[in-house]
Amino acid sequence: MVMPLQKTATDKVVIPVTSGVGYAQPSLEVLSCYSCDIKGDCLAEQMTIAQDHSYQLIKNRRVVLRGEHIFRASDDAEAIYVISSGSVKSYVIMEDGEEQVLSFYLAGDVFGLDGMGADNYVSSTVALEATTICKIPLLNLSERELGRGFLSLISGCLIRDHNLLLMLARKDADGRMASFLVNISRHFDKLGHSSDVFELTMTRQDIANYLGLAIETVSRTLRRFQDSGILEVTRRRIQIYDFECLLSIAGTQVTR
Amino acid sequence: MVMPLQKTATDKVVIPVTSGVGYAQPSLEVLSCYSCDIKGDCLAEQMTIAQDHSYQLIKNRRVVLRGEHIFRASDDAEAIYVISSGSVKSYVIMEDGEEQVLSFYLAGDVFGLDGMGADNYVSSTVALEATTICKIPLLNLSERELGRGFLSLISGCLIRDHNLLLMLARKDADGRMASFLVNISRHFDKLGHSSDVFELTMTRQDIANYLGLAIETVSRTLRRFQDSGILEVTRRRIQIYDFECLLSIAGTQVTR
DNA sequence: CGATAAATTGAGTTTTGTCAATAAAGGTGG
DNA sequence: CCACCTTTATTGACAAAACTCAATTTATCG
Repeated sequence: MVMPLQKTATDKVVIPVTSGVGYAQPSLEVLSCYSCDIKGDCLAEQMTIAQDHSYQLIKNRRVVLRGEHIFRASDDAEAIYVISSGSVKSYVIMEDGEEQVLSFYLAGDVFGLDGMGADNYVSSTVALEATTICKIPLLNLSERELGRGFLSLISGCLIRDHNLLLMLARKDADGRMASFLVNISRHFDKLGHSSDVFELTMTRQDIANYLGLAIETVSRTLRRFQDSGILEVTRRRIQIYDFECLLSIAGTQVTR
Repeated sequence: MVMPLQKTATDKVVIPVTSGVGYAQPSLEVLSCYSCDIKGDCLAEQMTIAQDHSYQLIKNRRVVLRGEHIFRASDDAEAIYVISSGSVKSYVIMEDGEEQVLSFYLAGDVFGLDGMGADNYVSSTVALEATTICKIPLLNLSERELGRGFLSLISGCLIRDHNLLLMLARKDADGRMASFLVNISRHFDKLGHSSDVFELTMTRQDIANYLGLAIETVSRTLRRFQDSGILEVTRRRIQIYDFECLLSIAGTQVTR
């Protein structure tokens, strides 16, 4: 069950009662920067000072229990988080219902950046043990001159990388090749160019390296696609006949 | 050969003479936003407006030829770039001398973000064809209140993701498992905890999913490490005996 | 037009995944 | 506190996917 931070609590954060745990209930005093695992090198602290010249941050600390979510994909992206102690994992659920772990975060790590500049997160994060987190509201960031544009640019880069991770971790040669072609095709489409006929600018070696495959596998996979009538390949020139089929081979993508 | 932008050119950018190419030499007029592939949705434009309320950006346009580098790892990270037309690849060179492609960027894409907030880039980028790029100086960003801290946080996240990509694209089960353990161990070390004895907080299933392996392969790999005397594993408890060996199995990491 | 680089194709091997069975740990309720 | 059940982890046998090595063809560039 999600436990959202109280919107009204700008000065105080209500710490959820953690019934069934043998430890003493942590007080607000305990949840100050002094009890933090990250001594001296806390980015959250730096950012907060930079923004407000105050330590308002420490009022946004909170304990989450094992299995509890910090946020879920599609939640309003109102903050990024720093881990004070404990650990969390971030993941996405793909259309086949399967989960893909994107990262594990430990004390000192910052997470939730993929929601910056956008309305909601694309990944979910859940605590792997009793974990203390610091919330850094995004309002302070996005309302500055730097603007949402830059933040959404960055989160876009992160999402792009996450797509790549997803591809390399879960897809076979066919899926990787199809994803690669779909992405390029879509990109050209967005630019107003032809999305079914285009020239690749990179060598097979580069493609293979990028996709984590052997160069021979790239060749063979393209050949098989051609034999199936999905596309035609003449050296670097690609002519796509069945984009839908390519899409289904490619499988899930992380999108906003 | 690297062709750095003239440091003195704040108002004009000297476009390198591209000998040996049959095309007419592009003039500064041609290199305005009006000739750009990305109509209406240019992040560089947005950022420049947000920063200076002017279109100074268009003076930082430049053509790079196929095979020419925009920047190399360890170059001073003084800017990020937007592609106006053409394509580039970004890559890192690993300690074995092998290249790992991290990404291909097409018109409209932004690259070079892994250098933000730090002194130099960690990846290199090279043009795959004749390509026009817009340079966005980082001075404007890093000298604002938001500060270097935030920028280096972001580039750190990107580098982290690139390490993961590198792992999934090039490493076998042993390499992935070793990398995973090395990272966790180093993290604990940084926090002042024990780096050779620790408790994993995630399930084998999560580890397998994250590393793009089957859960059985994770089990077997840990067992083999134990049989080799590298470590001892008791359920989630890890005791590392030979960190150096683990490091050599893990192979290259992208670091700052 | 020759030399070099890029790409294709085939044969055999290795790695990793899948299926299935078993063991151990942790949590729940009597 | 113990027995039971569920979850998590280990281990073996076999199959499939992808890699390596090697040979050949096709482009590209000077």
